[in-house]
This record gives sequence, C-alpha cells and structure tokens, in this order.
Amino acid sequence: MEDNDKGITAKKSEDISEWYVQAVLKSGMADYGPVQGTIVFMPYSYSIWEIVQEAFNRMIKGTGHSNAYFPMFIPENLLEKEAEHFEGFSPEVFWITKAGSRDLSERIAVRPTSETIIYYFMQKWVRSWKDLPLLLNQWCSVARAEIKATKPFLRTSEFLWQEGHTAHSTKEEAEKEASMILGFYKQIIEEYFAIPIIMGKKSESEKFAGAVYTYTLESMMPDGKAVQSGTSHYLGTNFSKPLGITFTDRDGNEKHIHTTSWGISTRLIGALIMEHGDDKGLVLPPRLAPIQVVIVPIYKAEEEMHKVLDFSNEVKSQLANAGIRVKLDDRDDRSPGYKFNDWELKGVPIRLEIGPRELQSKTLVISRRDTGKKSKAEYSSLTGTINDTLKLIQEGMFKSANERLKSMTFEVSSYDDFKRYIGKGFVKANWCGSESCEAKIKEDTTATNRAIPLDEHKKGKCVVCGKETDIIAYFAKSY
RNA sequence: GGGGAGUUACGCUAACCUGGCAGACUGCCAGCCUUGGGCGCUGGUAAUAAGGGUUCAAAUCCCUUACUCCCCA
Repeated sequence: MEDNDKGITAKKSEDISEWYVQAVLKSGMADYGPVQGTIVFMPYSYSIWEIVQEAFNRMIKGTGHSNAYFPMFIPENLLEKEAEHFEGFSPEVFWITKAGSRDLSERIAVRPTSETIIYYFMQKWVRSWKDLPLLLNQWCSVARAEIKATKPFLRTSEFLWQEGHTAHSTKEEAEKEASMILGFYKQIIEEYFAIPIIMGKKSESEKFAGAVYTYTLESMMPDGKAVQSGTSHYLGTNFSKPLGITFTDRDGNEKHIHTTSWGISTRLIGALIMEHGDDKGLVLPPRLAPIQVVIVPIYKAEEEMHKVLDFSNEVKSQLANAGIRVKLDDRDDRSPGYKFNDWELKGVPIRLEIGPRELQSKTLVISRRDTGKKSKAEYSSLTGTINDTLKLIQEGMFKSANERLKSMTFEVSSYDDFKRYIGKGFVKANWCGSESCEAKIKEDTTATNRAIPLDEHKKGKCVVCGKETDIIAYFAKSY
C-alpha cells in the first residue's frame, strides 16, 4: 500500500526537520497552539513529564528541598533590580500593560524565570542563619517571546520546567548545592532519557544573565546541533546585594545570602524525540515510556476472541502487578497491522502479540521497538524476561546514543579543521578563554561555546589566536 | 534581523497558472464483515485560515493579518 496519511513520510536521515515535526504531531506528543510558538503538551508527552517530575522530586526531596509555587506576574521594578539579569531577559519578556480596559500604571512581566519574584520573598523570610538553607523548587511554565525559529518542545514561547532556587549562608555551601544538582541532572538525562551529555561550565558570554557561573549539560542531536539540556547556576551575592537579602549569622554579623538556581525543561522531550526516533516514529526509553509494554491480541472467530482476550488480560495483570506499565490494545475496530504501526509510531519499547498460537504454546514473542528484533519468552517466567528486556533496551539505547556522541565529537588543533567540522557535532579544541576569540568563532561559524569541561585540561595553542593555554572547550551550533 | 515557500474535511491531497457545480484517499457515523504488518463491502457525514478589495461570479486575482515550514545573518 502506498504511504498514506498515518505514518511519517519523511526520512530522518534525509530531512530531519520535517521528520521531527511529523514525529511530534503524528505520535500525539503535541499539537500547535493558536499563538505563535505555543504548543499543547498532549497526554502522551505530559505523561513523560510526570515521570520526570516523580524521579526528580524524589531526588530533591531526599536532599531537603520543598516544592512551592510563586506568582507568574512580576512587576517591572522587581525584574529590573539586577541589571545584568534584566538586560539579558527583557528582549524576550511578554509584558502585560492592561487589566481589562484599564491601563496599568506599571507594566507586569509574565515570568521568563522566577529569580526576582522568589527573592522578593526570600528577603521577607530570611532573617537569621537559622532560616538557612532555604531550599525551594517550583514546577511551572515560563514565557519567553521566541519570534522566529520555533520548534515544538525545543524552542517555544512557553514551556514547562522546574526551577530550583536556594539560599545559603556561605559560598561553599551554595557551590556544593549547584554541583549536587548538576549531578542529579546528569542522572536524569543519562539514566532516564538515555541521552549522553557533556558537562561543564558556560563561558562568560554564554552564562546565565546574573550568574557568577553556570554549569551546563549539553547533548548532541543527530543533525549536528547541540541542545542545552539543563543548567545549574551559582549566583553568589549578585542578586542578594541589589535586593538587600541579608541574614544575621551566628557571629552576629549581617551577611548577604549566597544563592543558586537550576532548571530542566520540557525541551528534554524534544531532545528525546530527536535522539532516539527513527523512520517509523518515536523510540522511547523504557524508564520514561508512559506505556512500556503493549499487548496486541489477535483472533478470528468470536469464540477465539474471548479466549485470546482472557489470556491477554491475564498477562496484563501479571505484568501490571510487577509494576510494569502495560496496555492491552483491545480496540475491536482496528486490525493488528494497524496497531503494530500505531504503537511503533508512539515508540512503545516492547510489543507482545497474543493469538491462538501463543494460547497453544504458552510461549510469547517479545518484539523490541529499538532493534526490531524478536525473541521468545516462556509464559511462566514472563515478568522476569520483560523486566530484563526493558533493562537491556534502556542500556542499549544509551550505548548507541553514546557511540553516536563520540562519533560526532571532533578534537581539532587548527582553525581550518575547526571550521571543517563545526556544524557536524561538537568540536573540541584548545581555547585561550578570551571573549574576542569566542566572538570570532561565533562570527565566522555561528557556533557558540557550549561547555568548558570541569576537570579536563590539555596544553596546546588556542585554535583561534594561537596563544598557549590549557583550557579545552566544546563548541557547536545549537538549537 | 533579512529573504523564500505555504495554509482546501482530524490528516494527506485535486481543482488555482487560464475566475463559473470544490473531487479523491484516510477519518468519523450506521450496517454487514472479523483481524498474524495500516482487512473488506454498502450508505451517510465532513473543508476553501481570518478580514478586506476587484468581479455578474473568487479556493483561484490583489491587499492586510494570523499561523507553519525552509534558507541566510
């Protein structure tokens, strides 16, 4: 049959942009909103986000953090209190100038990030060293006006994220916090999303507006563009000084708090789709898949149907009882072939087909979405086999993503090679650390500094100016 | 920031150049059929992005707006 409207018609290797849009829309992950750059996070993608929330909440609550929710409206005077921060964000702020028909005397910003509004409250709440540390997180959406080049999940005017905001009495404690969170993010992105990442600090020009320094986690998409997948900032006293947030320490002296902020967003879902998907659609890693196993029943006569469905339900409850997210596709108006294609489009890791043959043999065929390979499993030990297979899929997906990352990372020592490989992945090179060399790279290639690895140093000459340095940095074009 | 292409039923698309009954596939609804890789049959249902202009007549020509995609900075 000719390609019809249902499946993805673009090839990932030939036209990844078109492929991506089709994968997002046809799998039921998202739909476009009526305002530019907005999307609906449909149940299928929102379920993934809920799994992320669950995992990350466990991590931060286990280390003393609490969730809260702050207003999305920020008065202009508050937003502009920290100059660098305001300058960095104001070009993309959505401003509210009217309430009903009444003109507002002061513009209200829809939060592009919540540092300023949360610090407004920290100022009220923090008095003594006993009030510290204050470890807050909120799950919310933020709005940043993206005028051009929007892409579902990866670049939208409104997106969902978590933003952590913490206050500490000392620099050391705040820095430890920022780096601990970085570790949590690495775990989430590598162990759940099965996306390998490069970790490091941002350069001065790429760091968060208002930060002392920014830790970043960068992933590489198959088209050679990097995605900033998470950031954790040490803000020092950059915000507490202009906002006047002080506490009385044990020694009786009044001191400014040291703060951190950190976030991961639904952008990760975009990276997930791009990283693992194939020409048939999504390929979801088991730990994030809303449905880990789908059972497709196959039958002819009505009498057979009941037997098949009974057995299918039995299999389903057995798996569900073992904590596996399982769905029985008992739609009576769809053929098995339709269902196979449908669940492959949605990226369900494992498919079980249950028909008269399986009923007879009590042996099930496990069909893997990631490799397309099939293997047999005895019904008596099914749960164990499924759990093992899910684990294998998760590991296999990370492994192949990691191999791709390696094959797309180019270590160069000349500017000619730098320009040759930029756009094809990460280009790793010595860099003197100067803003002028960084700016030249941006001007010549449109690529930016993505990360300066924390513990990696190598003597060499700056790829741009030739100056001796031991700084190694990753550069790439990015989303 | 600059340029280009586009928007017809949930979706994919025909008619557009050359103005004159909006056609198919898919979907959806009803009935029959019953399923091992997008089952089949019959009947029905559903669309010209929004606004303005030209014209006897606009999906078609012109303008504005919105949204989408692509290329360049």
